[in-house]
Amino acid sequence: MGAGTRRAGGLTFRAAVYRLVRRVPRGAVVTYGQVASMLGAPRSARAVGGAMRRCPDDVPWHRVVNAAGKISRRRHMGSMLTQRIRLEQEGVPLRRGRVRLDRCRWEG
DNA sequence: GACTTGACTAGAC
DNA sequence: AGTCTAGCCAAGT
Repeated sequence: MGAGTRRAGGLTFRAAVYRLVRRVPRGAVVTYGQVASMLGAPRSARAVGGAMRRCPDDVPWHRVVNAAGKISRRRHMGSMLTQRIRLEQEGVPLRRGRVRLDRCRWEG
């Protein structure tokens, strides 16, 4: 399937996304578009979301939010709640359901 | 290999 | 502040 899609690095885009997100430290967050840009594909933010949709358990997916600092909508509402709880447990301040990207963004 | 899907985003009202 | 739209592109069928 499309899983065979490869890039120069020899990794699927998804694998590259997981590898990068695993480096995001506790208490920090990144945006989908930011991850895409850091991987050299600034217009693949949506693909990053697609990768996060099915990710290994060792990937801190809760540290990825959208460009507005909000938790993106998805099929299973439960994971949205889990994401908010995990972020709060890590000390990420949420103001009116939003993360302050100017304070918590991980620049890599 | 074509068609669809979506945890996106920037811009326009 | 919010809502809508078009463009985006990897992954899934």
